Amino acid sequence: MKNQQIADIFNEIAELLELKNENVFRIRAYRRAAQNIGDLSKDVASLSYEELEAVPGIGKDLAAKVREFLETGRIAKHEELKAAAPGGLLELLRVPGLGPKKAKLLSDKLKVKGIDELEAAVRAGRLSGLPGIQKRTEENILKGIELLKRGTERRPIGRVLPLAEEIVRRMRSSAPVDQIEVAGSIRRWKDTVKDIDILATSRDPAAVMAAFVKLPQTNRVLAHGETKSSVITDDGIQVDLRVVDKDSFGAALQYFTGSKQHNIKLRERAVRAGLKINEYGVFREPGEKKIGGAKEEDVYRALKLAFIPPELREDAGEIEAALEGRLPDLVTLADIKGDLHVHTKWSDGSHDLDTIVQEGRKRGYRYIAVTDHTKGLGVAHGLDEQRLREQMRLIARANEKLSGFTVLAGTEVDIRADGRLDLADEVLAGLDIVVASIHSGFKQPQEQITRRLLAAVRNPCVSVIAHPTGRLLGERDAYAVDLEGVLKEAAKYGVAMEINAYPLRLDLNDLHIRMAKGYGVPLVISTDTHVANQFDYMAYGVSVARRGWVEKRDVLNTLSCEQLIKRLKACRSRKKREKASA
DNA sequence: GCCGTTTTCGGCCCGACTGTTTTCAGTCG
Repeated sequence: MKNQQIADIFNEIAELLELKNENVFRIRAYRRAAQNIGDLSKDVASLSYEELEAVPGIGKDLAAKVREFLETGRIAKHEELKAAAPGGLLELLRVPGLGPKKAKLLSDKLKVKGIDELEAAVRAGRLSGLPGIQKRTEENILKGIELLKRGTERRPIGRVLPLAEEIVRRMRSSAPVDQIEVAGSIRRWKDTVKDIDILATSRDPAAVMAAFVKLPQTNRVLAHGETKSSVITDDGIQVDLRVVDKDSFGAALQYFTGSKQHNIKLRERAVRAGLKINEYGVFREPGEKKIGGAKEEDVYRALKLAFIPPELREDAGEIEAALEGRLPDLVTLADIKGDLHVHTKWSDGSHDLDTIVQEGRKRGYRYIAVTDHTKGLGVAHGLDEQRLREQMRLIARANEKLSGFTVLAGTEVDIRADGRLDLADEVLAGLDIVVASIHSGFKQPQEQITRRLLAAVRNPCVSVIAHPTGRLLGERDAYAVDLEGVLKEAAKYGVAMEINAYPLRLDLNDLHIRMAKGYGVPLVISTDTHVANQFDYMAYGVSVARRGWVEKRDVLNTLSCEQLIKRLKACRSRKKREKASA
């Protein structure tokens, strides 16, 4: 998919136009288009011209530019702008605190090409005498460069959410806060996040600000105002805290949860309806009479919209859906009846079957599937046919003693480099559930990986494809795969795609999930638990599913055990019939 | 550059903090 490449180019065009001091609305148009193309749940190349122009923020001109890129691999306007900009100027924009105006000034007057030269120029005192630049600005540029070098990339939500919760706990105990909540992209459960946004109410905002900048995690204070402060933690993560009045909390929570695009669209609607929305509330003009703000619901109600859950707020059609009363009834953690991807000591898990059962019951589940690795994964003590049969007997005995809870006999069978499965069909056929996944050959060309996954989908015993793209956030990119092709085939046979809830996987991701749902592919949400506490990762999986507009009925492990088994059997017989008739 | 239950032209979300300024531009979210 070329979506992200095109989005990146549009964003760069926006930056280049900004440096030329172009019309800000034109710049915004490029940014908006970039966002919407990046978030598209379909390959832009597969869209007709009409469909392309129907994408919000894409008109005739930008549709033509998308086409141009798809046909030639470049956009002339982009090349032109790049050629006209002084070398290294774009790089300067990456320094936090350095915007287009100052970057342009530094590039023009000092001819610095890139960040290293800028740093040298500051240290050599070459900035003194430039208009609007004093000692403080020089210091801030150096700090910004240091921040940039330390890395400001997005981090997996699983690495940041625990820190956010810890900060909230500390603020509760050490400052006079009343309400306090994490907002921003964490509240929307984006799979990666850049910073932590926290919102609070208090009768003494100054005391809250003071306590915040003195948190033990604080490494540097970026801003310390009366109601808003920002710090960088020892881990290099920026945390913003904002304090508002109690009767503005809802409006502020809505505002700081974002996304930016979602909010812009809401405010545009507000303006058309004679309203004004800001972080303090909803106001009716003229006279600015406040008509709401204490609750987040106030904002949506004022705009005559159904309440939109945070996970959907990406300006990806949710506002239109809310208008037309067709918002999805999103799946919740409470809907999940069992976990269908769990490892035990038999392969590389940490616990025996009894412990796993206890932990599953503790979470209110009605069933779990034991899906240990297969022999091809030697490092994981994968099971061969004989050990798997042994484990199946153990599970059968365990089930005899259990009531109201079922252990499904399963496996996470390895899809080998040549596309064959790691265990014979005769053995697989005796299992309740067969989860297939790729653990090797990540660098293979797209055709080969796609062929492997298609073979697994078509195998009469396979019911689920686990972590279908193989990505590990911050560590390994998804392998090259024609996911759309795999999804279509999965839909044909009723094979489920897994939403792997392990926080570094979240695979399928939100966009893939929405695509899968579009094709009618059944989904399962599973944790891939190796250690008992990892059962709790289900919350991440459910949240990414919600970001993919998933409803309870789309998810197989919301079914009762009996219904689930029926569905799994139906999938198998459909494939067998197909095979027999072929 | 996009877009329309006021509009095919004339709008386009809104506010906090900082630093360099004496009332505001730049940056950020």
